[in-house]
Amino acid sequence: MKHLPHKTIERLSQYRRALLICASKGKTHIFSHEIAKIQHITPVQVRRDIMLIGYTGTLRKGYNVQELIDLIGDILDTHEGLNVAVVGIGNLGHAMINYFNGKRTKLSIVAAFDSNPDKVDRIFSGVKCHHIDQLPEIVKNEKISIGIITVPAGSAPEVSEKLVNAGVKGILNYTPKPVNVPKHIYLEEYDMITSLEKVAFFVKTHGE
Amino acid sequence: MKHLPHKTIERLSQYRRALLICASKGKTHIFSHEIAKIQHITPVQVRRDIMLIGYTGTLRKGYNVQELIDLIGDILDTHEGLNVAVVGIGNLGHAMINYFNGKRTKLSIVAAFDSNPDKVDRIFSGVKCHHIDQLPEIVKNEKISIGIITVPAGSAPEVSEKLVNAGVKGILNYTPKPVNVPKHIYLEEYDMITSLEKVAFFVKTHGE
DNA sequence: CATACGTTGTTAAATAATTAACAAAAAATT
DNA sequence: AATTTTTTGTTAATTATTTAACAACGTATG
Ligand SMILES: NC(=O)c1ccc[n+]([C@@H]2O[C@H](COP(=O)([O-])OP(=O)(O)OC[C@H]3O[C@@H](n4cnc5c(N)ncnc54)[C@H](O)[C@@H]3O)[C@@H](O)[C@H]2O)c1
Ligand SMILES: NC(=O)c1ccc[n+]([C@@H]2O[C@H](COP(=O)([O-])OP(=O)(O)OC[C@H]3O[C@@H](n4cnc5c(N)ncnc54)[C@H](O)[C@@H]3O)[C@@H](O)[C@H]2O)c1
Repeated sequence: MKHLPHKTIERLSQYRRALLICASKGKTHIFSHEIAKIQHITPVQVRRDIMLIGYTGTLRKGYNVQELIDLIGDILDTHEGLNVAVVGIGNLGHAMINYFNGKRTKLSIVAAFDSNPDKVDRIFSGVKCHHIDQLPEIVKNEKISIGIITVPAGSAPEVSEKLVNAGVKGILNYTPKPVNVPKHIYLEEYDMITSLEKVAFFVKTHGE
Repeated sequence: MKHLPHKTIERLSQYRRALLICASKGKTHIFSHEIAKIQHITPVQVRRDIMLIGYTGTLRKGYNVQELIDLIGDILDTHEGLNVAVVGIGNLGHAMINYFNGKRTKLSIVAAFDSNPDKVDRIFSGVKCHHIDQLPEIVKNEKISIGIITVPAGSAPEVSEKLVNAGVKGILNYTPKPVNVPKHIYLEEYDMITSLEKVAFFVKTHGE
């Protein structure tokens, strides 16, 4: 298994999410068409993705749920796990921490940062918030390799730079301001307004 | 101009976001490579997208910022605008309303819904929260055509169904639970954990 | 005035992703 | 025991998206 398509990586994450629910319900095997139904995609695509990761199901019984979960874990997770920091504990940052907490064993939000003294030293859904000036030190000590940016858009570039300088390897930017990072840093950006405008466009054109 | 690629639609939304900032700074013209720089893409892609929407810049001066904003508006927006509702006013729902408020003239969040009596009848960042049972009536009266789902995952299918029955044409689901909608409804789903796991995967593999 | 430069617009090529097609095989059915 | 059914695994075809190539053409420069 060499180069998994980006889209396959995304879907593996989604498959696992669905599979974990199946497993918790006591389901031991699952067919490609069942996974496909849940994810609104075709069974072929599911089979192809699973082929790409080198797993083999049993004919007429489908895939073993737990084995597939474990194998996806081998691909997506690192053995020791990765640590994550959230910078900017406003509405969105707080929502993120609260949502993520305990959802994955191999990815943990271990620190939060904010510049507002009212936020500093408080605990948000189990995660301590530190002053932004302590970021370099804590990122290093806690071996944090991923940063999530949820500060106001104007502060995004400066926060991004701080994260990069502190040694983070990946950034997830939820600010509407695109940030620049050296190319050895993996950057993912998401803006809700783009999604909403996309929905609006298709709503508009579908009616035409 | 017939079928714009989905990816082009997304980028048009992003271009406009960047262009609006340029315009507010008094910049009247912009080159494809400047837009490209901001969005971390290639100038060719920018030119190609702009070609697809039928706009023409001036050689050596680039594109007229305001004209381009207006044209993107013609494509993405409807003349009368579209109304949006948010269902589930917890951390994320509240953050959404707060963020979106006033960002676009042609898309407005006009109503919020929740099942919790503590939330009902309160105003969140200028948007009134109604009881979920009033959804059908309000969606109809307010001509709401897009619904954003930010309830707990377990309630997503039921909320989705309610939105569809009420006549909504597009849904943006922020729940990790994929929902099923009839195919004439446009559905967009987003989960932060998938994004984070994708970043983690590339952080992991880059180091190998 | 001529030449070099920078930028657009567009077609063609390359790459990425999805979908179709179908052989293989195990289980179920006759 | 033979046949049908069902489902996987895989290759091939198709479609979507990005990237490259380059002509056209103003503008600037010598
Ligand atoms: N709320 C949403 O749904 C939503 C959606 C998409 C994007 N966004 C974006 O996410 C960002 C955060 O949104 P929000 O609603 O949580 O905003 P917010 O104002 O509630 O929170 C921002 C937080 O960042 C802190 N902060 C400011 N400057 C900082 C700095 N330099 N270093 C560290 N911390 C700093 C503030 O003290 C505050 O706590 C914004 O850029 C917004 O555009 C929000
Ligand atoms: N918080 C995040 O960053 C984040 C990120 C991605 C996804 N999500 C998802 O978004 C959803 C909301 O997250 P949250 O942190 O805001 O949760 P939350 O518990 O803070 O808010 C949920 C809200 O929905 C309301 N609600 C519950 N059932 C309802 C129903 N049937 N009809 C109407 N309202 C109902 C609740 O009263 C509550 O106000 C969850 O599914 C979560 O998994 C959250």
